Amino acid sequence: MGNIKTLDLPLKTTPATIEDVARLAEVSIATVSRAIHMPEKVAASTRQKIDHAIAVTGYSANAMARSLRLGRSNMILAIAPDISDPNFSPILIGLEKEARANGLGLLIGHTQGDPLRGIEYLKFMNAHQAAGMILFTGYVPSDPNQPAPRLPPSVAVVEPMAHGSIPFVGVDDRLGARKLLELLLAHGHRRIAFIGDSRARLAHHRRRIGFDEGVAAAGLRDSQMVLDSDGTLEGGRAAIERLFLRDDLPTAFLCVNDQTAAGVMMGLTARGYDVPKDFSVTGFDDIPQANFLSPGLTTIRQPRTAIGQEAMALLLRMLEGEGAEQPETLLMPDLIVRGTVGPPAPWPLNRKGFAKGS
Amino acid sequence: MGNIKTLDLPLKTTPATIEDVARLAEVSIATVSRAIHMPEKVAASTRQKIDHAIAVTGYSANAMARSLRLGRSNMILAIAPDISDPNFSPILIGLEKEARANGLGLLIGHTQGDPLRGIEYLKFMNAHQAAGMILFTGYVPSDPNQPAPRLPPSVAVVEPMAHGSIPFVGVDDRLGARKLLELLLAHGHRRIAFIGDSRARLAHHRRRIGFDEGVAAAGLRDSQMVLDSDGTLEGGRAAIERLFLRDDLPTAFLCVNDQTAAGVMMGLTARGYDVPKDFSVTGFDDIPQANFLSPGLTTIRQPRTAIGQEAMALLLRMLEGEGAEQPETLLMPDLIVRGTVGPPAPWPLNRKGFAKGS
DNA sequence: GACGTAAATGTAAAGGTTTACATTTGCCCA
DNA sequence: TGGGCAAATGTAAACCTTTACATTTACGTC
Repeated sequence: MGNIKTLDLPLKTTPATIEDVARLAEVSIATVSRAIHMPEKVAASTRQKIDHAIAVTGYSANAMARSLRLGRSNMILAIAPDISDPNFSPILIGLEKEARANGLGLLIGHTQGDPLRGIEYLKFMNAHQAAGMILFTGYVPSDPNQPAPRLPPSVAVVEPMAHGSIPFVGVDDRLGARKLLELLLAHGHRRIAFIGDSRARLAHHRRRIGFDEGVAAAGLRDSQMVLDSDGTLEGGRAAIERLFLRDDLPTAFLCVNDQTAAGVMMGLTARGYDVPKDFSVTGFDDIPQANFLSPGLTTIRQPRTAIGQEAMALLLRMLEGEGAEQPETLLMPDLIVRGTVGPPAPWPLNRKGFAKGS
Repeated sequence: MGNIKTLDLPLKTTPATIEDVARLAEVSIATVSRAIHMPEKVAASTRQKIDHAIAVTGYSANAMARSLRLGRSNMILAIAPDISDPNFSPILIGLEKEARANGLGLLIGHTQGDPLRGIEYLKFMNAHQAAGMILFTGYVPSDPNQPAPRLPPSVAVVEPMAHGSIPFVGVDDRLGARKLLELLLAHGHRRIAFIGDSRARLAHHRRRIGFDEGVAAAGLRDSQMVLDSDGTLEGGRAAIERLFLRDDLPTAFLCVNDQTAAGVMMGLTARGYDVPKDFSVTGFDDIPQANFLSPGLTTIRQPRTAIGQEAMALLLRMLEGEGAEQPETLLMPDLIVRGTVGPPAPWPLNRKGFAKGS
């Protein structure tokens, strides 16, 4: 009889079910299930028969049936405003890697920065009973017309949550900014401008705080400068244009991110200045483009893949039932020194494109 | 009675099921299911009651149960060697967008170029009964120890399949290379080198073919030149080093991709040459970094998001039962002219770092 | 040798949906 | 008014798994 079963298996065209395995191993399906999930509960000899049957049939459990029964899928939903953002995609890799290693799948959601699309995903997540969520957005999407849905365990990355108690995994922004400032100070800079909008994003706000702290610690409160900029390349360039309408120029620019720094560099180059001879510039993030600027941008590298893995590992622990042991996990920022920082130019600088300042 | 049901609904903590809806609408669950999937089969008045009940309960079908019953999930699995590759991530966006618009989810798999990991995903896909697959890898992962699994409908992007009949959606590589060559010819170049390895990747091979065709059409068969390079920045730089050991230099470099072009530019700059004064350089792909080089890289832009959307749309059509109407969908490449192409330098060039050539 | 106990295994229900088939309803026409 | 037919709806099975509970088996002890 066993023989017959072994023989007619290749005829089957649909994937093997637990029943096929049970039949072949001559046990009940319950025992097969147990052999898989609680091996210590089944006799060694039986286990062996079952293992063999599994190998022969190529059985792997139907995840849908399993999820249905368990009331929870093995999918983690990652919601990001822009998956192609070079800051995000390596995090996705880290997330995916860690998830896979634990038999979970990573489902991606892309909101394009549109909170409405977030609501869609909420529905989707609900329907799919995602086991957990990773949020890149800094807020929980919610539909005002519906009662708040129960969220699965969630972890925030990149941008800490504005409200609520969702744990955050990311780089230590404050410390990163501090490191950059120290570098500029070490080179002798005293008039340093921070370029960025510290209100829009909490992560950027923290960079600003690091800057402020460093400035205060060095006793330079009066000579600091802050220029608003929206965090884009264009914004960086525009900030430079506005700056040169003024008289008091800094000798260095600490930019809230690399895009801004690139814009600043382009703005300065366009005016005929040289970086780092005339001005020093620093970025933040170490996006892949940073190394393609000339000179290469001195910046802070985010340990992106590590952030992803760490975040997923934390989520996994939360799924095991342990609460998040700490609200924030801050990873060490790496200072990447390339070519955009040098000693300050002698003051007053020979202004180009404008009459010389007083 | 209807009242009572409306009232006790808010007490429920688990998501509403089809049964909740049916009870509230005072119909059977079969009718609810029909109202959703084949609305024309249910009376307008009933439909209305049901719609109302759905709205009240906030019902959305349990995707797990649905998939189990249907024997197929509403997940599309995308397998890419590297999700963070700037060439890939915008395609992912396109894929995701189109998938979402049709109620499907995008599951991502990251092989890190390791074929073994592909096998894992095959298993995963099997267990999750993915409705379809998108392959970035150019081959179907397979486990030699297992009988070939039945693949769901699949579409290849980025890299055409080496064997088999999986339809491909991508840019017209041949035409792109041709356009670049025409541009160089129009600037007066006659000695043009192709840099890249045309064997490793089929897409690269096609670029090479476009190059060869253009060269032949211009009657320049003898003066062409091909330098092997592995498609990385380092490879591009190395190719330049090797080149300068020889006597006969080209005046322009048609690089198989942007990374190679960046390497070439860095190699040339390191030797003291100026691009485009001494040499012209072109890339392919228009990765985000291309615009950060100085001068900006003249290259071919891949319509990446469109590729993703088109690929998913095709897959969706295949899921509807229509076979792939054509094996290849080639999207138009865009020529992006920046600053790395100019007229050829007078020959012989004053060699730097080496004795002048004969 | 019988009994008690623990270990191993089996039985059956439940999870939410879709759909073939069965039943009811409503309507038209003779 | 009743018979026939189409439209609308209902009933119940199936998809595959996990697990509480029930049953069998094995073994040690008196």
